[in-house]
Amino acid sequence: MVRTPSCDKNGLKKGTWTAEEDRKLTAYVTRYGCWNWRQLPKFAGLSRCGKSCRLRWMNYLRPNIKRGNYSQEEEDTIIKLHESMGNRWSVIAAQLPGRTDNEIKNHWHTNLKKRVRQNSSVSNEEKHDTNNLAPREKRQKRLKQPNNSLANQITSQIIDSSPSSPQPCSSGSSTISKDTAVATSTEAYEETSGNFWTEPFLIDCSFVSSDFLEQPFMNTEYISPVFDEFFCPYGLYEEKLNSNNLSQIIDSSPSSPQLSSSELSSITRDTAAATSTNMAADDNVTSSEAYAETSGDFWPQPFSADNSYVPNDFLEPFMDAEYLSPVFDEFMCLYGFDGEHEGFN
DNA sequence: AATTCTATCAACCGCCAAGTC
DNA sequence: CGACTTGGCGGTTGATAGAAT
Repeated sequence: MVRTPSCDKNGLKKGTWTAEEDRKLTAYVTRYGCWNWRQLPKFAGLSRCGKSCRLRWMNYLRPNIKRGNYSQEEEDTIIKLHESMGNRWSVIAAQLPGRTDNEIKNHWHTNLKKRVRQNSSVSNEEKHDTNNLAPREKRQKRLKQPNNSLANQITSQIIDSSPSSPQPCSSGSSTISKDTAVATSTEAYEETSGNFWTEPFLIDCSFVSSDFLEQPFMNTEYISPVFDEFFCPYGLYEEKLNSNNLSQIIDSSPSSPQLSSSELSSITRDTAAATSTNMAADDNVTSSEAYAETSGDFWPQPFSADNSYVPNDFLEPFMDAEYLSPVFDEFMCLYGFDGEHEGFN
């Protein structure tokens, strides 16, 4: 069931994740967020590609993931949705909180597919079976499909029921096409299941107080040093910085680090993501401001702000200094901290 | 007990869309 | 406009556990 660990040509590890790697990844993501999956392994001290880290987190380590034992209701939902929209696993997964698209896909292929075949006529099966097509053709066919029935209904419900109208993106494009809305199922997931960060604590955890969600985020103890590293040189935080003592820390730090174009690119991408996911409709809010306003959800605020919000059994394994990235220490020192990470040990 | 077969599912791979330069 | 980067998606693989022989 697990792959033998091996390395690719770049020396990056492949195959089964070890418990140690899981701890490192979870520790990092819970504390600093997924600000850039490509860069994340380097900062988290992992010899994995970003894609592998993302997959591991999304499909396995993310809190509140349900595993095994599908209920009858869940299976009926999967069958119904698959009948309607085919192999659009991410859209189906958006309707099943706690289930990942990968897991649903596996469950379909190992259990439900057979059951459906037994219970339905061949013609009905062929209606949505795209197995005779090459992968490229399948995808093209899927993307060209008219926005039919249930898939669109679901997407519409997702958008309509979102707490606030999300801003499309930082590019200023104000229209969200049906195709885009349907295709970007991750957005759908976020809208139905809540924000990537707050979702695990909101769905079934009554321990999140309302004032926690409203409390100001811009406090030095909540801010990722990596976040500072990337944003401060570009002035994105000036307004906020003026209102707290972080500005003093930055002012006294060495010269501002330079960003490569790809790094900056990733920031703007994340900015857009944060904006579209979290920001309340406000045409006067720029993407960077939106990011600043929403970063309380984007960064692991719940853990730093007050650990009592989080179940101890989830947190404890990751609150050990040994899982801190060495790079983290470098940044902490850069901004005037002495390596004592208050609240983390 | 040894071997073969089957089911499971974590993880990889290639492709695509969107955004940036 | 094309090249490039990144995140996300669905298809597929392959190691392993357990069942069957």
